[in-house]
Amino acid sequence: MAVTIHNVAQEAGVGIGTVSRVVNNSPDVKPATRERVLAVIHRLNYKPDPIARSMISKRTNSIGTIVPFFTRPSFMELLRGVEAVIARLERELVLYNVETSAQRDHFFRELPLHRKVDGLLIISLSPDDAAARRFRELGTPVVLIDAYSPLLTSLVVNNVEGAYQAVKRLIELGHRHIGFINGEIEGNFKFNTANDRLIGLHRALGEAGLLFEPEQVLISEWSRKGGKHAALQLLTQQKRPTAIFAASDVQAVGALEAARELGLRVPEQLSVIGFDGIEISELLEFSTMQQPLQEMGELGASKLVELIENPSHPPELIRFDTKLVERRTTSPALTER
Amino acid sequence: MAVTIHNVAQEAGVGIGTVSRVVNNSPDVKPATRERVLAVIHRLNYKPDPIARSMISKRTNSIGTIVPFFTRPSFMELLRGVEAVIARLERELVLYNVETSAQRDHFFRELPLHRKVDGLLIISLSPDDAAARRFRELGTPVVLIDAYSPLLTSLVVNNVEGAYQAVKRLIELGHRHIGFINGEIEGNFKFNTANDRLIGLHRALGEAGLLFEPEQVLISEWSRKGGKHAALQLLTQQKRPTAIFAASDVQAVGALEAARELGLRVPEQLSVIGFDGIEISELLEFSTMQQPLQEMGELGASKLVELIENPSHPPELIRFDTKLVERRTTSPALTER
DNA sequence: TAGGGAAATGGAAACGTTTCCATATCCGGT
DNA sequence: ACCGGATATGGAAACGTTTCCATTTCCCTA
Repeated sequence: MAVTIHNVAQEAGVGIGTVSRVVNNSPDVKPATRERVLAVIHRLNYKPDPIARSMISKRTNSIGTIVPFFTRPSFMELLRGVEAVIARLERELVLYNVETSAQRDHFFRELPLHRKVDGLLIISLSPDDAAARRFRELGTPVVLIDAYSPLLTSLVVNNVEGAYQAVKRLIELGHRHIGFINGEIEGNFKFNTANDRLIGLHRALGEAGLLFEPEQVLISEWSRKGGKHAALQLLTQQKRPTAIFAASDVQAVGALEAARELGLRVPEQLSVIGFDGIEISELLEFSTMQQPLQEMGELGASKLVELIENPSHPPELIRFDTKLVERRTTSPALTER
Repeated sequence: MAVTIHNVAQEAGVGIGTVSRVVNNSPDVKPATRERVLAVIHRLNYKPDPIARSMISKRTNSIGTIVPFFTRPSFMELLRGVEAVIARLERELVLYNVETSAQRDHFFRELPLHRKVDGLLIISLSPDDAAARRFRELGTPVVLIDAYSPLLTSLVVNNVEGAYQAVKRLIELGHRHIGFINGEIEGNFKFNTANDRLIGLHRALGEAGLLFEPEQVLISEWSRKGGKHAALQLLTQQKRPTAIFAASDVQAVGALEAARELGLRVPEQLSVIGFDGIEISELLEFSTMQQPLQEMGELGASKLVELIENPSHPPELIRFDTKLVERRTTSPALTER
């Protein structure tokens, strides 16, 4: 039905080898011949079958991206960067959404054997050592974004420092009781991220000589609802915090909602800082610790393509810094209430 | 390197045909043999190579999704539905993002020949008749979401009715000067959508015996910035509207921003209704004409898979209704100002 | 004009499946 | 015990490329 390399060869009066060489821009085909073949290719509208090509070359020109809950805004920002690079490099983006750790394990296990993608971009999911080793053994190029493994190229944000800076700023503003809404671990999905942000909090507190108050730290879903729920709890306990630092912007949105519901004025009675710097922080004009999400997506995709071209490249660890963006939800603490 | 069907056949002491039959659950293989083969498959951890399979079967188990500006929130909602169905049906999602009409044409032209996906889900992009005919001729299953072609299965939202209802509601509330921020056409991307919403406006106005005021209708980018810009213009002209209907929620957000900037109180001095019903409308608590986005994504994906299984199925046209969700940005017009 | 090395070309083999036809095996009925 | 139809099985051919080796053609030099 469709036109194949044989049709072209016959029509042009050459062998299939020559057609293949023309298609692949091999230098050793005589210009005259090339012309002739190209003319036929054009006339017959011949397109080499990518599947047959993959059969031999073991290359699919596709990049697999494994992402948990891919509709979350911060992942979207990342994906935007990823997509831009992949499209520019004329590759295809195959999306694998993960909602459970069983799914994650399934993808980690099967995708490298599948050969349907040339490499894997893994977002916010840290493979354990066994899994990481397996990727290497099977020769699957992998890049981690917002996740870390010593065996794989990893792009991480300095979460400890980010959290530290955020809390430090709140302390500078005079806040002494700071609530922290952390994200939950979700079957180990976000373990490092959540943990690092907690460490940053500790550090800032310690440095300022403040006591760590366990009752001011709550863990919630990485969602608006989760954030709201946690904030409600934080804000109704007897020692009410004057500031809340949330581990993600969506949680910060929930905190803002909780404040409004309780009739607390922001920032007069409550300061709020989020984490991520997604678009909604701009809309709602709340302060946040911004991550260079799009940039991370872009670099991750680039690094992966490099790795596909040159699989022996050793793993790298690339760190990104966050930046505090202060908007309308942070102000000095009331002297005393 | 990797284990092939031949290895399994040899190891199990059967022919490759038998292994293939076992793998494909063919009924005519003796239970005892099946057991033996399965044991070997398991022991060698044999996985049939999907590419070699595609080579023969012409099936890839992948669904291509063409979507413009895929990070826009309303498309994300759609994609969430699409992804859920595709994952459930154990297929893969390949994403093609479109930013220019040249890209769109490229995908429309090349993807059906490519054979890398079994079918195409096209979002918010209406192929013209020539393109649609071509899909049919080449036998590419296609489903359109939020787009329409008489030749292809199309899932559309009743935009005329939705806009009509929104405007009608504003009129009921006493508004007599209603600004309309429509989306631009973007190289014909959204032609029907934008146009239909304008028609709905006309109808509501006409039915109420109100004059259509061209200076109250502005076209802007489908973005917050675009909406803000347009709203600023509408709200600073001499005959200031008392209500604004925006063709999308992101534009409505921009309008809300503009109002705040101008010191206009919402809803007291200005009512606002958006269109889409994305999450942000809930956060910002503004009224909107809600589309069943996720549901549309789900049904679209299901329909496409059906079509892939049964390519001769004739095109269908499926309509979805919108629903007005009133929140805190709509109120009766001031009697007179 | 002949010779020889380089350049260009042809096409078989290989990639790992599925399909399908030919062959072998089974089993119930006589 | 034998026959015959049904049931199982083996493996060649085919899918559309790329690769690579053998062969042909070209062109320069002596």
